[in-house]
Amino acid sequence: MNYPEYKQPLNYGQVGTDILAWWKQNGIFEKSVSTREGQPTFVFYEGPPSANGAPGIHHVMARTVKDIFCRYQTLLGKQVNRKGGWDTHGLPIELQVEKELGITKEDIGKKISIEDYNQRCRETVMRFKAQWDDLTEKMGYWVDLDDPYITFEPEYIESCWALLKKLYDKGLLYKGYTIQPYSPAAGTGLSSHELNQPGTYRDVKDTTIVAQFKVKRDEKSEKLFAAVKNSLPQKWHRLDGDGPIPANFSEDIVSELDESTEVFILAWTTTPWTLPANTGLAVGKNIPYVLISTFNPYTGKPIHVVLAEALVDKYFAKKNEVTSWKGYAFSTGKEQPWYIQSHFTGADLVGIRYERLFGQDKGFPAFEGEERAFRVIPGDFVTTEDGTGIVHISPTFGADDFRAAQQADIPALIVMDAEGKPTPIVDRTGRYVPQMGEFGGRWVKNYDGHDQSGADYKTLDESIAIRMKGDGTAFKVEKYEHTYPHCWRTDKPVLYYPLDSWFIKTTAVKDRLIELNKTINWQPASTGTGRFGNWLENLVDWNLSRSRYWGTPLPIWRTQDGSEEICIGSIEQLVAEIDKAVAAEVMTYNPYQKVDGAWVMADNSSEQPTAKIDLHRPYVDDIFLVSPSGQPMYRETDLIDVWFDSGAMPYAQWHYPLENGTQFQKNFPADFIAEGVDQTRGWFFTLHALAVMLEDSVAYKNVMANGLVLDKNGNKMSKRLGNAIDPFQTITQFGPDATRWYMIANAQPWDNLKFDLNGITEVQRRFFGTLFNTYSFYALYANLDGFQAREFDRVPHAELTELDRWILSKLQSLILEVRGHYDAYDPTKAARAIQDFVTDQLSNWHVRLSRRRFWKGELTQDKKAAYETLQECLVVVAQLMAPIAPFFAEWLYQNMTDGMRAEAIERNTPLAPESIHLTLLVEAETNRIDKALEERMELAQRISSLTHSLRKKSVLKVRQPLQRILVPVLNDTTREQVGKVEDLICAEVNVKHVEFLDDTSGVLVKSVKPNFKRLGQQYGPKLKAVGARIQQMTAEEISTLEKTGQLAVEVEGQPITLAPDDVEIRTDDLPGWLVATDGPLTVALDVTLTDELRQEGVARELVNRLQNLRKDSGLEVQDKIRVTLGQQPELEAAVQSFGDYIRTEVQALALNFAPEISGGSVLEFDDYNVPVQLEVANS
RNA sequence: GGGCUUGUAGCUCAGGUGGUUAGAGCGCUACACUGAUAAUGUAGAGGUCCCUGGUUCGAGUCCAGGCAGGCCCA
Repeated sequence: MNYPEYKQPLNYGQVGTDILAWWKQNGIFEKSVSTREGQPTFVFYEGPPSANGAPGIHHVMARTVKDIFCRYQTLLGKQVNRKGGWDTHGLPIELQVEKELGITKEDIGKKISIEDYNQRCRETVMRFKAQWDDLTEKMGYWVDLDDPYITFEPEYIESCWALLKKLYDKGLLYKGYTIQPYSPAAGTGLSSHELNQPGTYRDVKDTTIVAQFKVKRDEKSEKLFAAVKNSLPQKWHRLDGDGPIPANFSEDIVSELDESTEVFILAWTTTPWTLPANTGLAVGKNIPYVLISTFNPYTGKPIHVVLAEALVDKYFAKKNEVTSWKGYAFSTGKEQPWYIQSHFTGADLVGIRYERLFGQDKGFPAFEGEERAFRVIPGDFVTTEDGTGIVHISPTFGADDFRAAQQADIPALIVMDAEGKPTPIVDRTGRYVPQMGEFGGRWVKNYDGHDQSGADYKTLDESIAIRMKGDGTAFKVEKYEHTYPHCWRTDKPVLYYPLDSWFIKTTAVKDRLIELNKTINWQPASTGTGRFGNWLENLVDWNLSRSRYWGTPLPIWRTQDGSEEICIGSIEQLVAEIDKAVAAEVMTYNPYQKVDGAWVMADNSSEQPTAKIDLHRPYVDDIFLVSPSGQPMYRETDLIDVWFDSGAMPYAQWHYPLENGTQFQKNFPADFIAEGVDQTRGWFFTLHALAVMLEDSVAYKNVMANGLVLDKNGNKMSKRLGNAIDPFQTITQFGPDATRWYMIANAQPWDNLKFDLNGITEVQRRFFGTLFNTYSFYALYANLDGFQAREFDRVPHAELTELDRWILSKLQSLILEVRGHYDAYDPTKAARAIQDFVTDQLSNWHVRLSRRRFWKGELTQDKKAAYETLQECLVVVAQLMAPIAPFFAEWLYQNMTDGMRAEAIERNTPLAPESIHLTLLVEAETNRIDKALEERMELAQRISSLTHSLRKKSVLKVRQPLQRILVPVLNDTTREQVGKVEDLICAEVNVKHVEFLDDTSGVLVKSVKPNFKRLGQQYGPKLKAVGARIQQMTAEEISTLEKTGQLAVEVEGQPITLAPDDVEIRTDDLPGWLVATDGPLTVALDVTLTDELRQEGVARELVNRLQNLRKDSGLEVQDKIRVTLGQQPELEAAVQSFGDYIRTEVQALALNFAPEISGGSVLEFDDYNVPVQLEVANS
């Protein structure tokens, strides 16, 4: 037996297991790399997963995508190294450890030492590695698990240090500050995780102020002033006439309005204590604003204020709106008349300058940045939900504020403390600095627990409000209840406060980042231009600092005053610096030593140290260095962002730049990476940023950002909801191939996938089932014939039948198409194309129509050609599908080609490799593509389909032969095309002839359909009338148009001339015939039955029933039989005429009638009940 | 709140540059076909192409504004 045969159904899970074992045993993955030695490389980077949790089904998705393109490139002959990796640092691991130990960050250093804590993290982080490795293998993801990079290893950390030093030397690493949640009472920053603890957000009642910022009159702001001034004559002068003159409304006011108009911008804050730190105002560029004239409620002074139009109602009662001031008395108070002067958008306001609210003149500190500050800037966070639609910006006390200010080059209000160091106006304990004039030294909030019960007690916010009312800079002061975060430890309100951080100055290379990003092929493209591109456009410096324990330490040591510092770039350098420190007696001994060429941990004893060097905390914290001036230097206690770890993998995975320079050069940049779209601002960014800064290059040329895997209802999968899919169980049950195929074929990888196990079942049945059946069919008959395909003994292409040349033409087209899709990183379209080919073209047309060729007789050239054609299709399909379904493709390849291997190896042909994954992907032979042939086969398919439809209408079973079908043809080409596939059509629909009807027959009824596309361009608005006219065309008119090539008609009184292209002419009726149409194609069926046709029908029924009987009796395909039938005249007549046919079909040596049949079955069909006896007649 | 993305049959998805009657598979119903077939064929039922407005002779498609889901960031 040349080709293995299988019981059905095939166990796909077992195929996966078997092939996996075979791969391992024969080192196929290693060979897929080593046999490509010296070939061009395809560089792939593995985005390191974290093994502190069990892998989920979405990991199968992401890794399938990665695997597909690596395997594909291998098939193209490239060498694809895939070094695995593990991401091991970071907050999730710390949190998990804390949860398990039942401790909080507070307890670190108290209940547990940093050393023990980090040891625990180290153990935890790889806890699920075995499960990950298992899944990796079982799903068929080929990646090198034996030599992965691990981010906590000292070599890896050392590489990160070396890179940081490079950035430091380029001046791209600096210490600055960022606004973070801060608890003054606890004296510590809070992580977003701590802020998300339940109970931190509480309702509090605060004093809020709508402040007035006085606009400076200059070119920018002139439009505001102009708006006031221009309207004066109409609106603001006193109207003569009736009524007494209001007491406050005097000529003075008119003149004041005219001469010294004051325009204010209104901004609301719930934290009045930040107002003295205000340096900017933010507006929404597209938000509409208005300028309103009114009076200050506390001073009664006439003012003009700017606020968002949508919020006017909030501050100005409709009943107080006026069109003139006649009859009003003006005084202080809430009910002030008002009037809208004019309208602006935020964009009009940007750039306007205003006066500092608490200036030096009022006893507040001088401010150097005055020139650049106090401007209106755009802010994307501005809304008209509350406040005034204008946001007060204090860059030292708000994250949005800080960011917007930085982008608009607005400085923060900074003063100098007692030591001459810059500080915000609030110190770290939560009090105003002494320089703050009358408020100096006051608590921003009650952080020290002082007594607030006195009747005269005023909070700082209240004091500020009082001062502003007096200054005429408060527009509205009120208590307001809102939610505000509190420190979970001290219960005191959190401050958003500038805290020291180390930054990488990514903004310095922003343009280059953007420029190089444009050279990256993003899949989907929108992620690159949109999500990633916009992120780059709004780039801020990369905050590297993390106040944590388990991570890569920042390798910077500083003197106490920060005047001297050093950035360490290697262990070697660190050890040398420690030696200096020991010499200077800053340290007592050097804890890092080199023994036998390896770095180890040493203590101060005489014992030989053995433990591998550890660069984590707490060890590095205990290292003190000495500055050139002899001062001790202390390590900056921060760790670095874990995203730096993963972004550094192109370098650190090789321990570059400390060694392996050529290795690195060979593998940089990556040709391809893929991760979930959630990595856009994570790994995708850090890779890109580091590559641009360090190498002035992209880090990857092609990148796919895949979407999420949701449950079948579109909900996120989670263990808590119980809707998570177990990847192991899925793979065991359905096999890795169907799982992978489903994920790729069902939706584009970058769309979210609604994961439904029923979908895998369908893929299994429809695609793998059909492919398996096609193989089984081939194996069954090839084995019966003892046929073994050979590479050098094939029926020449020119001698193949239409059907064979057709499927081979389709196959070449498929190769082109699938390669194109893989090349374009579009695996979904590749999978769908393969699937359509296998089910629709190969199985359901070529094999179905070819079956008779396999059944009959000897191994003729036609039969051989049939085998060879099918064999070629199956092998090529196996190759094309191999990247997506690697196990099944291997199975199919080996079954199809193992018998050819010896000769292939001997002659070194493409089939020589033992595994499909070591082969080279076939190139399409375009000279075998015959488009005309593909077209006429489609005609055959459509005509057959129409004929089936007609049979159905006439209730004529396919087994009943019919004389002919008629096909009207309007041109010679169609006639010729259909003529060539006539035999196929006849066989498929069981008719004797296809006859053509041409125009001259005169029986065709034609109809005409307007070609709207063409007519629309030509006639535009008149199209409807023209279309209607065309649909009314008579047979004569159609004929005229066809014969003369034009037709003059009249539409709405206008003469127009129609050309043949303006319409689509087709035949859709044949009077007296049963017809069916499909677009321009029409088929008529001759339903006349002759005696002979009837007899043949009976004969075919008989064959069918006998075949069924054979099958039911469990006979093998090759068994011969003897048949005896009960006597019936009509049957005998049929057997008389078609005896040979019947005998051949059912492989009967004898077919006789007998009056009495005993012990047999009864064949039932049509009106017959035929007793039958069937015996095996084997020798 | 911002950026990106998705919305077409019960379900999963196709529908270059606008063209009038919107498709496929699955599922459902009926009938057929079958010595490879958990396959296949034919027919039927099933649609507010998320909504509103606009551009146009004509919009699932283009524009604007919404709604809903998702991701990331605040």
